[in-house]
Amino acid sequence: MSGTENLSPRAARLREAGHKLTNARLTVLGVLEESGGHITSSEVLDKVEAIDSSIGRASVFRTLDLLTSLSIIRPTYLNSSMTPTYVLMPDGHHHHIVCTNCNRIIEFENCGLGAIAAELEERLHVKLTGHLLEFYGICEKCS
Amino acid sequence: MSGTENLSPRAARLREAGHKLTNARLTVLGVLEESGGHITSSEVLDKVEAIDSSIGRASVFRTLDLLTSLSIIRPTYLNSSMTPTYVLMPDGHHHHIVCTNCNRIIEFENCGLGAIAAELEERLHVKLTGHLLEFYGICEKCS
DNA sequence: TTAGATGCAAATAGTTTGCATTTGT
DNA sequence: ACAAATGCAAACTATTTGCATCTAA
Repeated sequence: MSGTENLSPRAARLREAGHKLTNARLTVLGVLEESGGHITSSEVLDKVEAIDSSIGRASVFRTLDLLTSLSIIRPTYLNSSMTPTYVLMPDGHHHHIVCTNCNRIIEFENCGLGAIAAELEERLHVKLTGHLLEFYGICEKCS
Repeated sequence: MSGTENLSPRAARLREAGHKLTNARLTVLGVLEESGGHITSSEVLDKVEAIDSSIGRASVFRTLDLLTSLSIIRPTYLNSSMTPTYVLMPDGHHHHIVCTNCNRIIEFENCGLGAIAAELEERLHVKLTGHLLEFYGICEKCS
């Protein structure tokens, strides 16, 4: 391979942070990006296996950890339990509503948290890179 | 035991939701309440074991699931990985900042999400019972 | 009294490790 | 060239299950 061409923005971030763009990493990233924003670790494992069965489980987990440390994805508990669901953080943030009865996820845009983030950065001397906002409640069908 | 006296508000919610107030449940609840708001499942397991070793692991997990379904607590990924950290949702909500470098947690009050919640309830026909807001970034010491 | 909850111990599932080998840059 | 990353398979850890027994209401 030659240069810097054709990199997805997330792949570019990986490289900029000093990590190699390996086949395992790019495959995991591709699976995440095609997921629509919510995918469990075992779904990632299955899809990666289907695409290239030579990629080992350990590398998938290592990649998920790496992407998490870069705030490209974030693990959260959405289904029953045990396995994390990874959420893509497209512009550094993600929001949804979880029905605590049927586990349905309702996405929404626009959380209006920019002002709060700015205030926290100044008051607490932190540099914020993203956020995840989850509301819990009962969806229309369950009420 | 006789009646309805001396129940913590959370225990009362359990009973109101139609669940029995058993020794295992009250012990787990006590451990959570003494935790200061953040505690991993294995810490809960250890503390419950120390208080009453006759309580089985399975009941601890069953209680954590039950409390989660009632939005009394919420599992989230805060440390390295694998084990969830349960967060108490005192007034139905909880907020913090996670340093993505050192994993330090910085708590803050006041998220100003009441208005957003009300708007979502009306627009999406849901009944919201709580929320969790996590910011990710770099803390003062790590920058 | 009795549906609901428990404790046990075994089974399952999910994740991590160590290390020799391979690969991006 | 060489530090970084990989794949493997075994080890580990965390959680769940089935069921006979117990208990809160």
